[in-house]
Amino acid sequence: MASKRKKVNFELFTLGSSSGVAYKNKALKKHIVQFIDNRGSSSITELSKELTTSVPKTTALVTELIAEGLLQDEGKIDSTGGRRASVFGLVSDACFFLGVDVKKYHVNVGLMDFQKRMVTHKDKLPFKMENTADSLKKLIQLIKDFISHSQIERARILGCGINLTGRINQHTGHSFSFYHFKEEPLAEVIQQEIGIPTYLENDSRSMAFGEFYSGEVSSERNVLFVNLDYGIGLGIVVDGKIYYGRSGFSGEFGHIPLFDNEIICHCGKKGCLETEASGWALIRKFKEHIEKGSSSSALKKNKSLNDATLEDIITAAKNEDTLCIELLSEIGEKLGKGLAVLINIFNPELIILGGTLSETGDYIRLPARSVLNKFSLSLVNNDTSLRISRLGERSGVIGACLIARSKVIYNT
Amino acid sequence: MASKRKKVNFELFTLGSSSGVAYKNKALKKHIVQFIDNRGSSSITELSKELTTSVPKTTALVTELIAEGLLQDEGKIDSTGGRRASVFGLVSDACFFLGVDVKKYHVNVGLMDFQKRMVTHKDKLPFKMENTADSLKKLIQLIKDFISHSQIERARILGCGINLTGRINQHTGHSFSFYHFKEEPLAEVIQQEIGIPTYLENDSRSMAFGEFYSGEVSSERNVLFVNLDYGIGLGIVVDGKIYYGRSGFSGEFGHIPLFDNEIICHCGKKGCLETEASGWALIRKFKEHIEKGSSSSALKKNKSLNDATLEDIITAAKNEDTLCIELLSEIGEKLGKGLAVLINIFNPELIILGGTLSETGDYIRLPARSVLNKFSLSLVNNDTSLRISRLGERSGVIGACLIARSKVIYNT
DNA sequence: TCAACTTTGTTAATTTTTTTATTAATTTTT
DNA sequence: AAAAATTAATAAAAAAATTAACAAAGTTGA
Repeated sequence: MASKRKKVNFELFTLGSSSGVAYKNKALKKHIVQFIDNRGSSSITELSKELTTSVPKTTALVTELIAEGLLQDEGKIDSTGGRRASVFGLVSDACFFLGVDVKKYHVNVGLMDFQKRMVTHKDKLPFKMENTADSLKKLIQLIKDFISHSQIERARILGCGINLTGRINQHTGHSFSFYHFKEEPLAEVIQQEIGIPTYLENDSRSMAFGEFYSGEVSSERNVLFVNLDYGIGLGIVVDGKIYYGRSGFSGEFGHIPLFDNEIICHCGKKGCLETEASGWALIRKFKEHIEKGSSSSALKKNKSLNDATLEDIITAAKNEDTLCIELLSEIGEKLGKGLAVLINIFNPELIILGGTLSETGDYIRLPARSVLNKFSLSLVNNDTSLRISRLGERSGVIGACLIARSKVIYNT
Repeated sequence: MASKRKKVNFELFTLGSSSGVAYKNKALKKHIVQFIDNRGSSSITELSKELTTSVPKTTALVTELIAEGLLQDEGKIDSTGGRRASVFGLVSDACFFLGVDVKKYHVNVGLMDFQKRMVTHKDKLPFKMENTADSLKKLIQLIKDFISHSQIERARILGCGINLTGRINQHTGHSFSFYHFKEEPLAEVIQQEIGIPTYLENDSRSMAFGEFYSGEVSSERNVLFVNLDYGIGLGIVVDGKIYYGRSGFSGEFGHIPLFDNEIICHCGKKGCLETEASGWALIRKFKEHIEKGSSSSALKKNKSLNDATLEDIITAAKNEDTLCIELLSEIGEKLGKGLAVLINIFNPELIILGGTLSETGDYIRLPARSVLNKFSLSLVNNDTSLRISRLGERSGVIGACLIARSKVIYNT
């Protein structure tokens, strides 16, 4: 079906640093696409105001965009007190964006259309993330397979976003924690293989972006996303844009020195937030309690204590297992102290709790909120709402798609 | 002299939300001024590239800007391999910006010209900041006097920036901690009195902005400014812009819960960074040591221990007083732990230590750096340089001027 | 030293865009 | 229910901007 459609002209998205009338028109058309992306279908009059360009000129630009297959006439809106205006919107299947969310034990892949709608979605594809060339090869094959099964012609897929844990320099496309075998940026390597412009991103930042730009029109401009998994990540959105810092290593929230304990963190230091408030800490605490003689439904009969996973504990808590709920509450309290730090510094509109651990919802959120109020200035924390991720497991893929999409549409 | 100059046309800076050719030309001219402000004197060809507008059109715009008194021909630059180009720069005395830095026991006032140069500067004008209507009245009078003594006609002063401690909403112009007597924003009240558009700002943020935009061309885009005084403030510059947060209460760095002590902070909570690493903590520690029998040159013979000020201790340290140097080192170490938190979260290019306490230079900086390295990820802290403020006491006034200036020129 | 080449700036012709006027489609008012 | 008012879209006229051609000013190299 899609292959039968007429060709779409994407020159718009690759405007060089030329000049002249042709260049200006391209820039104006790009502006139109961006405006409609942000504000939804728009009339000629609205566009004309936004571009500060006359109505006849705007009409001409929109006509060209329709001919190029990017825009479509969506009929007339209700009158605002006079002749009804035609509105124009993005053609949903004009182009697509691929998102790949690489987790420790599986991969989620998805495809998003021009209108930000997910069209295909494969959850939990079996994959084991190991820092080997072979693992990378398998990942690339997996992406290729997804593309060919998607039935969408490759030329219409304008970008691919990939999430990895660890330290990523989004700008250069380097991954430092995983698959760092050559000098050449990993993004470049994958791009060569799949034939689609590829953008790497840290998983927490990508999830933050996904949560921020999806769903309802987000009036919030400053949002923090806390990724609660085995470790603790932080995605920072400032004024609607992802914050990277000097070399893209921002958001090492899990390793702020907040406690006076003697537990050695993965990073080699003591007292990190992660030693008390992460999934990793949860499992440690769980084991300690079981060894002291506590019982819990999270202990499966055919599994040894050492093999207990985060999922086991989360499932048990959802089934009202007392020990697990208590431990989650403890984790939430410790986390709350960390969130208080963030609130005092950022005065954000919203903090979203995401990642695997956030599936426990209020078991972790309520203790966190209560401790957070205790440790941050009330004038500041009054402004901040703390909520559980709405996208859940999907925030990663959605974020990856959205990052690729905004790279292409906005060049940011 | 200045009064003899021909009239300058400022319409540019007040472009309404109109449309049409006239409006577009205004916007283009504003863009020219902004570009020259950022990149220095420029040629027609450079401007033409930046605006993506033809050379004849650009020539016409520049000619108009010269006629309006904002731009001037600055002669020809060295050839780049052909005919030499004329360059155009900002007319330094076209307009001015006022900066007022209100401290606890004095006020600094200054005037900056169109080219970011300070033309008049009055340091440490006697003033006591008290939360009374009378104090506010005196402050306004002080500003009025400064203006009339400056010999600059009021119409050429396009903006006034005022720094206050405490919680400020820059956007609405409200001050919540001081002079909050009516519903009407304080900025509005002062503006009515002095007859110049007025912008309020939190002192730490203003100092951050001053430090960021003055001096050398700042290649750093993400900078943190730590204001070490009796309290601890934080100014955050993200991508060259001040970060405010939801309601302008960002940067409450002094009140992050970092220590497990029993000291009650001004904010009512325990364990705040400010209880261990501020000027206020320094004085407390100093008193404790003296009471235990230590001696120090900071103790003036005609002053009781209770009247010891931050300045006394700083001066003593500069004169190599052992106790004071030791205490500063202790303060520096505690501060370092706080800075480690910031570095892990922000991965900034630069952290600047400013405010009164920073006058002690390496006595506080070196211990801070050493502890900071211990508590933050080395991959991240390698990127960050920690330096003492170069502007010192003046960063406040310069920041206030620059904020007023960028409000007018950039409407930000 | 002078021709060939570069870059800047100006003028005139051409193209593009905006304005203004007019027609069309709805709602509001009388 | 018809006229007046309001908003949208189109066509023709007027204005503005770009392009292209050329002159001016400087560099480079034989």
